[in-house]
Amino acid sequence: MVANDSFQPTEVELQMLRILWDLGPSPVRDIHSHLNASKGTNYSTTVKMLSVMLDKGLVRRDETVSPHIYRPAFTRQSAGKRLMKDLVEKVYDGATMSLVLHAIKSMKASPQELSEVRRLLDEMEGKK
Amino acid sequence: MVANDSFQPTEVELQMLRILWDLGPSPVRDIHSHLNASKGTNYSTTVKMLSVMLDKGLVRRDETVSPHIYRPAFTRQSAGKRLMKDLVEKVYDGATMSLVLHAIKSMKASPQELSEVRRLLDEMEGKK
DNA sequence: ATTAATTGGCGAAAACTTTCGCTAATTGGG
DNA sequence: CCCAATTAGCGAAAGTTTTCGCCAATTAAT
Repeated sequence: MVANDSFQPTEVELQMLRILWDLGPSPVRDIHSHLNASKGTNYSTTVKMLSVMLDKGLVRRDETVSPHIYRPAFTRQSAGKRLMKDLVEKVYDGATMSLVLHAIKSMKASPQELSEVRRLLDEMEGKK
Repeated sequence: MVANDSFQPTEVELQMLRILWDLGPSPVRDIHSHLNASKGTNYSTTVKMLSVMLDKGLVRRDETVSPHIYRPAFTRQSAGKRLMKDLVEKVYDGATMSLVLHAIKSMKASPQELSEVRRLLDEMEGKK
């Protein structure tokens, strides 16, 4: 049971995290080339963002090697889960189900995907 | 098929929208008393936020009556849908299904709710 | 070694969000 | 009508996020 002050990476921070999730642990240069490609920011900006994110605990840094290597402080999954929880909280007053229904409705799921959801439902009921 | 520049109400804006969704169309005073209750802001702040939100198109205002009446520019549902889409975009690279699975896993759904999801799945397959 | 190129970081500017003081306009009661 | 109370709004302060210029440190090349 951990304290849960809502987790809020900013826009760019999230963009950066996504790059890291896609690339895996990387030096600034690589991260920058992706960020720059998508929004033309300066190298210094990328370095700074990473240092801000390091302060906030959003990324980790390995300084024993050079160039330094950055990695996300958590997985895409756990970030998604926390962000979703916040969203549900803020929009639906905590009613996760509403959200799920909307998600399902708005996606164009393949039959396999649908059956995967179904499988999960069965599993949950089984456990009950 | 409408253009979709990612929709980003800020923290307080969302809080305000939530109040409006809960209350329905309301005058500033009512909105304020709720906002103030939850975070002790000044009346002026509420008025200002609403005018900023009006500029951004997040709320509508009926000026023919007095006090003016504010209403959200869209439903809780559609906001939820857009925010979710953004989230999925930013975190999962568009893979909605991942999100749904996480949502389902992380919620403590009642049997009724689960069967509602199941019903929806059937419906979707039926339509296919 | 000395120089050139790459990498790392500070501090402050620019941009945006959130706050409120103060004033103007509107309303309701006497 | 006039006054008090409520409502609306402007403009600027305070707080955050995002940006970058400039310099220091590290690495690589001659």
